[in-house]
Amino acid sequence: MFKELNPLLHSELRLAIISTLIGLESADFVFLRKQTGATAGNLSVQIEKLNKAGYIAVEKSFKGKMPHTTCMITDEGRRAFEDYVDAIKSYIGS
Amino acid sequence: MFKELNPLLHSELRLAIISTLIGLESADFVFLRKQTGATAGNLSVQIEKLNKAGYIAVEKSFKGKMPHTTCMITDEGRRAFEDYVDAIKSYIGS
DNA sequence: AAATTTGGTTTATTTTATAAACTACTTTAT
DNA sequence: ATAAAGTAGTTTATAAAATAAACCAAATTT
Repeated sequence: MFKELNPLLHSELRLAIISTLIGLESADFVFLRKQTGATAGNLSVQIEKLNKAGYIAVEKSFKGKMPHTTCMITDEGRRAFEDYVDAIKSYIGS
Repeated sequence: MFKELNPLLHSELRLAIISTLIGLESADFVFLRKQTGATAGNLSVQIEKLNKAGYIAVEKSFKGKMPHTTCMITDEGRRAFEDYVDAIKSYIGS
């Protein structure tokens, strides 16, 4: 009847991150912050969770002397998102 | 860009409850338990939250001497659900 | 009549989300 | 040159949520 909602994706901010990344080659911390409207702390934590789960790849470098974090969705992340979309539809019936 | 997800509905169990009730005249505790697969305690708590928010109406009676809880979605609940569906679509793009 | 089941509620615990505080460095104004 | 403010984050503390476990009252089964 109702499909299970992957709790890692069933979070407003993490869903927004993945949803943003799915349409893009990659996105950096600042861009994600603007897109999602999240605070830096919250974004940092949620990026870390998605990274740990293998749903996104995170690359930390320096742009000049400033830190720079780039995120990219992985194939696993893409699959998980597709599954989530499928699951949530069992609730909203679309 | 991304619409806000009403936190009261952005909960697997509460969403399942509302989603069930939206298609029905009413449903009782036992039925909701079966549909959602939730534990009684969890269901009890989440029904109470939806009730408090005005999203569902709850009627407690006795069937013989056994307690019997009936739930019905309210107009407010219906509207909130529609808004939620609309909002979640901004993430899943359907 | 003891044990189990039914239909719940209440309370306690764990998990999660979020905010606040902090670090490290850079840029701007004085 | 130095203080103040801004950027790009991370870490830690707190609040809120979900969930499980314990419980209650009545009914049913053994």
